Amino acid sequence: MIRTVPESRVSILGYALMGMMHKHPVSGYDLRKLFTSTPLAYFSDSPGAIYPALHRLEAQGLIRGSIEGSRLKRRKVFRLTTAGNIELKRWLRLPVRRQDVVSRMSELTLRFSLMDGVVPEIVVLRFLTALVAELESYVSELHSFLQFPQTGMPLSGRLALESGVRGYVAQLQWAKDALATYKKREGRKVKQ
Amino acid sequence: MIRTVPESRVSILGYALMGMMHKHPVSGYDLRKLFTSTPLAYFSDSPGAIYPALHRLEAQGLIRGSIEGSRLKRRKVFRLTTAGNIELKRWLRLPVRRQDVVSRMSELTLRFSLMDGVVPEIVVLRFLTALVAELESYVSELHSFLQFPQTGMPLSGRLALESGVRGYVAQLQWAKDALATYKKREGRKVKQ
DNA sequence: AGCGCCATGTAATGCGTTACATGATTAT
DNA sequence: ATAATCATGTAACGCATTACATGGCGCT
Repeated sequence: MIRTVPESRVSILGYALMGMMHKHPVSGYDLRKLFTSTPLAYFSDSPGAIYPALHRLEAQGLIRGSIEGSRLKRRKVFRLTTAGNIELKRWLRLPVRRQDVVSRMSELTLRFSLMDGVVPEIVVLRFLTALVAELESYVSELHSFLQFPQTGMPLSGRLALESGVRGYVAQLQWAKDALATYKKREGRKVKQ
Repeated sequence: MIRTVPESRVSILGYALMGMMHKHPVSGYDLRKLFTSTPLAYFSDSPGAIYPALHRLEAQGLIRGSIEGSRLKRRKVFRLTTAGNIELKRWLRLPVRRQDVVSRMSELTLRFSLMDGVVPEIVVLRFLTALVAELESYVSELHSFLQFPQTGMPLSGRLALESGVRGYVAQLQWAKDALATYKKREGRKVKQ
């Protein structure tokens, strides 16, 4: 009956919130609006998700909220603490593993989207390079899986599988292009 | 303090399990293996997810389990009840709405993958046609969102957004091809 | 005699969803 | 004046995750 210590993890939503307050302090309402207005809205904009998440992060000492505005019409803006800054960077620099590509691709995309200006460009380049490698290997595995005659598999099932493969192929092509874009930017910087 | 009646919903995992036992009765272990071995494994293969889900479905009267095997080394196989069959078909025939495309695309793919042999082909064709229409409209909205200069948006954020758009473009192309495949099959059937 | 697989479960925990509530401010 | 928006919250609920546990079977 020995149970491991919870060690207070941060949820994906938590990291998303932390990433969004890295440059400027933001309120819960600001964050909700960002989730509704941008199409990257993979997160819910419901207050029942965001406010508790902010309170959890504050209780963990990763962010700190301060009330702004004239006592009524209060607005609580949050900013990262030093510990929060360290934790955000640690998460952004985590290696890209095969299993992340297979079942947590959206988390990888989120991590990438928050990197700019938070970690040095070399880290972004390393991330994209590893992502391309893992995606290439996984796509080739999926292709060989599709190769087999798939006896007994219904047409719609086979097609759905193909849909997944195409999604990964698109991600791979995107990652290659993104890598090229970043390398071009690096080049420009060196010249300056 | 009036709270709406829970009306006992079925989770996505529940529908996936029901879809997988439509043709043949299966055990919980069979289902776990399917999740580990096929790359459509968007679901967890953990027993803590599957067995409780099966028990919930049974409690709702949608599936029925019967013990097979010589009293030890028991194996409990589940099959759909009449109510379960109706509920599965009802779910499969649900309309394709814009908001499903935006934030529940994986559920749509799951529904499609389970359709073959469960609902008539005309329903599959209608599903794909609606999916193509919704995806086309959403992709064009995303493109116009990307058009704007996006002042202040960091490079990685912009690129991540593009990654999402590319994913949707790939899904759209896939849906068109799948539609063509199904129409071809229809054609062959008529000729026979 | 021990390892790995077959097969089914349970308990604690965390967190997202849905649905409520409250009060201020701005627009019509 | 009243509707919409700003702004922040809480409570019930369901379900996935993680980490346990149990026992049989087959191979070496």
